Order: sequence, then structure tokens, then C-alpha cells
Amino acid sequence: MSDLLERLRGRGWRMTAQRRVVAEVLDGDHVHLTADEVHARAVAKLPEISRATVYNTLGELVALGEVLEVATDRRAKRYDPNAHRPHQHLVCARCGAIRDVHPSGNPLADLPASERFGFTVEGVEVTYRGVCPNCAAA
Amino acid sequence: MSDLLERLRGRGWRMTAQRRVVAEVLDGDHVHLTADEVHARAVAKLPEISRATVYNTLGELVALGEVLEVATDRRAKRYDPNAHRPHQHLVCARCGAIRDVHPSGNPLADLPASERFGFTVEGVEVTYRGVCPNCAAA
DNA sequence: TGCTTGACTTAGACAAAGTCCATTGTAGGA
DNA sequence: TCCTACAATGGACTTTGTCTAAGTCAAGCA
Repeated sequence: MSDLLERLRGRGWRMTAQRRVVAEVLDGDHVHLTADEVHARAVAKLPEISRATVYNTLGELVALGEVLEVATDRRAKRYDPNAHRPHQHLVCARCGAIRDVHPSGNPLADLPASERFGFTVEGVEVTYRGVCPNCAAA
Repeated sequence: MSDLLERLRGRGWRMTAQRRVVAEVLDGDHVHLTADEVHARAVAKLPEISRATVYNTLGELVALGEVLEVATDRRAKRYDPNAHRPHQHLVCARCGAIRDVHPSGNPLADLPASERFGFTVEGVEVTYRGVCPNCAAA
């Protein structure tokens, strides 16, 4: 987990208590947290941290490629620390639970040139939607 | 275009001026409008229509399957009247322009059972991201 | 160790998108 | 035509996120 902190320091990050706490929250927990949840957990470790700092720090982590932004619903963005292995998401339509999944195949290859309309296509996001076992049982 | 109105009436929709106007806005224009843009166009036809009504009506159209919600960015949801032909979206990372595209292949089939974690998978959304010709030229 | 500096943090105001609710209006059936 | 349940209104409210001006502090340097 200090891997992440090391990498950040290596990139010239000025290391502050706030940034360390945000990085630790994400690094210690491989789930998909909203900015607000990150803030709540950060506050538990460092009560005086502000919302703006959490947003700033998350934005910086995303820009550095250490964390992915995931927008699976209309509500809050979520932050996915699993940025180093390409993956897609499977979302429960009822409770919003998110799992990382690794489909076979390459969806980029499925878009023929005739369907690209002159765009330079750079990436693709795939979101599978369904109902998780818990919700199905209930 | 009265097709849509007919279908809605057949489903027991109470036809009001407001609903007709919202349906016409979407039906007449095969682009991807935000709720606010729909409201603006509806106001042009019926000045006293309220924002809440536009949201309600869009929500009902989505529930009836006549219109798709598209959440391609963190900002406003967009509404896609092209609900009857399955398709995916290609989004410009700079200007936000959206094109409907029809990839070959079936991404649902690319998710093996071992990657479904007990979920009942019901659908999949694919969003291609790139740069449109206009933005690339600029 | 103790300055200095500019990057970082803070609190709170602000903005955008959307929801809620009490009241008022009206479509469509009797 | 009258009723009544369903729909519309508008304004307050919520959620998520951004911005800014002022204060703070990490890290390099003497």
C-alpha cells in the first residue's frame, strides 16, 4: 500500500496528511466509493479534512492514472483504485452494487470503420446490468 | 409521428397538452437532448409548461420503453427517442457530440458465467469514446 | 535548525441537475 | 354537465460538484 504513496512521491507530489489519507482510503479498500464516501472515511482518520480537498485529490489521482472514475448511474461518480488492470463493470439494477468483470473479446474491434463516422476512437466502456444474487433472493 | 401519441394513448396515457408537447419534441428530433433542452423546446411550444412536468413525462416515457436514458457523461442525462432499435453510443471526448452506432458482435456473450458472480445479467451498455472529425480538425 | 515560497487546504458560497410536495387544474367517463 | 382521479404547477429542497480568497505548511536552501 505504500507502493501508491511511493509512486505519487516519485511524480513530484507534495505529500500532505490530507493526500496521504485519501490515498490510503482508496488503496486499502478495493470497492467503488463515491466522493462522499471517500470523504467520510477520510474524515474518520483526519477530522479537519475538507470536501474540496477530497475532490481535488481524487481529481489528481484520476489525472495521474492511479484511480478510475466510474459513472455507472446518474448519481455520484465512483472511484475505482483498480486502474492498472483493464476491466469492465457489472452493476446491480436494484442495489447499485458493482463488480469488476473481465469479458473475453475486444469490443473496440467490434466497431467497424463504417460505424466510426470519422471519429478517432480511443476507448470503450462496457457496463453490464443485472440483478445481484442478494437482490434476486429478496 | 402520431404513431408515438397513438401508442401512448393505447397504453392508457391521459393525453394532456404538456405530454403531447414533450412527446412531439422527442419524436420530431432524433438527437440526444438533455432534460433541460427538452424543456426549452417544450416551452417554445407551450410557454407555461413546468420543469417538473418535463421530468415527470420523460420518466414515464422511459418507464414505458419509448425513450432511452443515456448517461454518457457526469453531467445531465440525455434522452434518446431511438428506443426500438438496439444500438450503442460513440461520444466525442471534447465537445460531447453523440452518435448512435451499431457494433458487430454481442457483448453480452462476451461475459462468461464465471464472470457473472451469480448476477442475472439483463443488459449491456457500450460507450465508445474518441474525438470527432470537427474537434480533430480544430 | 530556521527562513522562504509557492503549492496545498479550508470554509463556505455558488451552480447545475433533479426531486418533492401542497395546491390547482383538467381529461374523460357517468 | 358534473365529478373525480390523475396530471401540472412552481417553488423549496437535495445532491453532487466547483470555485475562490485567505490562511497554512512541506520541502528546499542557507
